[in-house]
Amino acid sequence: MEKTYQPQSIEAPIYQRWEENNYFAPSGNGAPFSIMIPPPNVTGSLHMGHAFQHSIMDAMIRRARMQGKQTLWQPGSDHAGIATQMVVERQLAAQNTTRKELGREKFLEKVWEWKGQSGGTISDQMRVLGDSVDWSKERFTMDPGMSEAVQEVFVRLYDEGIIYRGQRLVNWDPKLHTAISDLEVISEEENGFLWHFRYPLADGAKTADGKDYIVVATTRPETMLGDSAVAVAPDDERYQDLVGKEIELPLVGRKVPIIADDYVDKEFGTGCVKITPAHDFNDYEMGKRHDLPMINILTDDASINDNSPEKYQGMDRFEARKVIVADFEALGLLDKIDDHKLKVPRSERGNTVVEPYLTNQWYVAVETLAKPAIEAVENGDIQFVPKQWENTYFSWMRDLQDWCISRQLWWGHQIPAWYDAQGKFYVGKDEATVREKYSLGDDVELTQDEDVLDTWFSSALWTFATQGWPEETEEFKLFSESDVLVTGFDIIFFWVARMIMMTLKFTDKVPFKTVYITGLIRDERGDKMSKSKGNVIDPLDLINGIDIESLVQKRTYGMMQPRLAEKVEKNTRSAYPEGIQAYGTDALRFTLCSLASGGRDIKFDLNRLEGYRNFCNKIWNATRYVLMNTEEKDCGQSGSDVELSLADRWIISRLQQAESAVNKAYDTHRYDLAAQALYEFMWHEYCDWYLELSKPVLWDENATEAQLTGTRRTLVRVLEAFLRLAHPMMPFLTEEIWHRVAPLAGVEGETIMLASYPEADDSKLDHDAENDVEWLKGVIEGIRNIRGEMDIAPSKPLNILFRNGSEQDKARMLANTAFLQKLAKLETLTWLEKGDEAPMSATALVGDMEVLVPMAGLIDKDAELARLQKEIDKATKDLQRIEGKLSNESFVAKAPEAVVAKERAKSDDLKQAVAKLEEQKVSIESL
RNA sequence: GGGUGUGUAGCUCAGUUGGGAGAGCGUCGCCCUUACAAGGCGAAUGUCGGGAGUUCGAACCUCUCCACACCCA
Repeated sequence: MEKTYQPQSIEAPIYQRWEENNYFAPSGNGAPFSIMIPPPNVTGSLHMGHAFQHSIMDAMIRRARMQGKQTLWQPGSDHAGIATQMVVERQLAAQNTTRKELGREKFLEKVWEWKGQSGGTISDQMRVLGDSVDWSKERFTMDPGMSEAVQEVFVRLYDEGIIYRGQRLVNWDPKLHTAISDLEVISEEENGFLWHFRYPLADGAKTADGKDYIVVATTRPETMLGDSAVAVAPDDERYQDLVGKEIELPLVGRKVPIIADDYVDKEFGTGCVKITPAHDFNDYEMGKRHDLPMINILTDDASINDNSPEKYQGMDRFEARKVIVADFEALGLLDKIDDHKLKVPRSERGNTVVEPYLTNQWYVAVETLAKPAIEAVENGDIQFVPKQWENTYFSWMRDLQDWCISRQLWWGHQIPAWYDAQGKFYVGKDEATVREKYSLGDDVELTQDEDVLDTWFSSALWTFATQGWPEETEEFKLFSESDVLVTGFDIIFFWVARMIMMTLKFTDKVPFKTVYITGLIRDERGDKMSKSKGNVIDPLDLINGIDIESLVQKRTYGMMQPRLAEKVEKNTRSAYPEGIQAYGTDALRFTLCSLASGGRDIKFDLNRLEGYRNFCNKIWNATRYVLMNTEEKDCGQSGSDVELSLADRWIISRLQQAESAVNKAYDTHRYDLAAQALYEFMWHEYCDWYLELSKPVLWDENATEAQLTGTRRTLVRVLEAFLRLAHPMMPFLTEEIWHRVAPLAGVEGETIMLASYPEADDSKLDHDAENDVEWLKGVIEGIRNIRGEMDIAPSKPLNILFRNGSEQDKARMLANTAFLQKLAKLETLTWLEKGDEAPMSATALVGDMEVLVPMAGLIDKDAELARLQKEIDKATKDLQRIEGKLSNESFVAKAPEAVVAKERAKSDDLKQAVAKLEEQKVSIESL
């Protein structure tokens, strides 16, 4: 074996072997266990969040597989309508053409081409990450099977009246020319203005204070072209007399009524609100209540259309805004302009300001779907982890708007609806079916709806459509009700909720029993990783390493603004002056698992990764030690006699506890605790203590063959079990090592992937051994503490005396002399009987027993006094606190007996300790 | 404005039904001891955001205030 752990050389060949041997496919006939991957955007690449989720999913899947379940981890990708179409359109723009120029068919060919080109990136990344997905089952949301399921669902929902077509106000992206759902709109506060316009009252009407106009305030002046009312609060005295009268709309010349509506806030602005039903969601509602005309003043590009005075027609909305404000001013009707912070709705894709726009779209009426979806979570059929997220889910589900599912795009599932020449539409799987279903003769010309469905409409069917639905296939029965969904909280609404609704509706099953919500990975400063900030880390760069120049280039590539690129470069160079080292997949995966504590935000810290890379190296080197001492020697595989040492019995007992801690952590989805338990056991018990304790046995010339075999057997068996225990989180390293270790432990198998997952065996717990080793560690640590504090070189052998010990102490000393000599580097150990003289010594306490390190020639008097004082202070402080408790009558009377007894015992121990330390201090002082 | 979450060692975070404040990284000291310097041994470090309450006892439960983050309107 190499002297240090070199991940690069072991990982790729191992994955290839796993894949070639088809270990990832479901096998056996255990209970089914499945996870459906949240399908990533097919033309994208995996980021840290994916790496995080995949690490957890793979850990779950690998453990389940090792537990003998029939496991399926279903891979696949999503066609990501808008995102993908935008990428390809950008490519076309670079070639000076557009999708319209190409035409729909040619354009789609281009998209498929691009998909073929970039689609492999993600699967390559997944292989590097070690994902044990069943590649033979890989699906794409535009696969024929998926498309069929999408059509089926659409038609059935339409036939049931759940899908309908209607004219509604939608969020319109004027650049992409498509409707988008509420969820795709990001509203953030921006600096803007509140313009106050004077609207002259018609027919000589006057306000209460004698003015011939009223003032309305608006953040979007251009919409005034479509005003169809002015509203005031019904109980607003200022305007009560004006309700029912009219104003004359400036620039337009239309007379519009003044109406009263509860929606109006008297306190905001002037208390008068202009109402533009066709261009504002609130106004739209009010328009419906008051039966106001809906005057659309925009085109698809958000320019002013023909419904407006000629002067403004064809102007862009923002240009029109300027002109209209200027015109108001010229008319003396601009009352004032205030600075104003407002939420500006922007499209998630492309950042364009979104317009509420009146169009015909397809909708899903979600009410009937939502009810069972809420119940499934209420009654526990589906559980969120952490549970907190159920509230988020409920609050959204209980206030659900109908879902606009049509998109004016070309890339996606084209809507299975056909129009005749009169614009009447018919819904069915394909044209022939439609003709038959609606008895339409060949003379009726039909054209299919141009629009496509929202991407989330198809991904909502993911768990069952990937398993062959609507056919009742074997896979469908086994796996479509998956065990866990692992995803981020940002798509609870987009995806999780919609999957639950659709799956319940069409299969009567839940899509998953548990939703495990991960935190969001942020950079080391806590900022969200984003391309524009240039703080994105590619998980592959952590695995393979990257030099600083390549990293800078990668982060600044394709940035629109040179100024940003400069900043990104500067930050990158200061954060990673030397680039990033290659840490390997296992270290990354283990790190990510160790961060999965259920928190919302996770700051990713390279130091943490380095620490776990070192852990991998520790395992590697511990293995080297074990192999050196066991290979080609009898390790008890064939049943020869063995005698177990105290250390052997102890580490076996500790292993059981580690196994139960890890299993419990998995069962409660606490991957951080599982990682911690593995780390703690391997490093601080197996390496720090057990390996050291094995040396005195293995190096003892007088050891019997049974003793040697016993220790060798324990060395390999415990290591082998640990490898299986750790495998789901660090698959490559454990596989690599396991092939050398397993035969020595008498375990056979082609791969650790299919070996059994360790379960604790309580019969192997050994409390006596644990107590004995605790004692042993106490003595060794006491001596080491004196060495450390007194600057006695570790190489200097010591002569130790034990005083005031019990019979049990004496027995333990005699039984463990070899261990003590080796681990504390001792020359002699002397047991003092009562009355025996002891030289002046530094003292460590182990229970009542004193461990004495003679000072002569080694220890300075003052130094020992200082050390003693420190110990005394510490013990005294503890003692005071406990005495305080015990002297409190209520505590003694009301606290449980066991608690009181425990405190009493502690108090006694501390009193004794302080007394002994004081005694020791006095005798040293008297020197 | 409504809601959710977070605040524990210099940093990143654990803390399981309320009962002795922990880990990793970093820091300091000593050591290349035949697995490992990506290491070993030892040490230091906390008003558990502030305040109040419940309780014999609060990092943990209740209230309140402060700071930060996110979601919704």
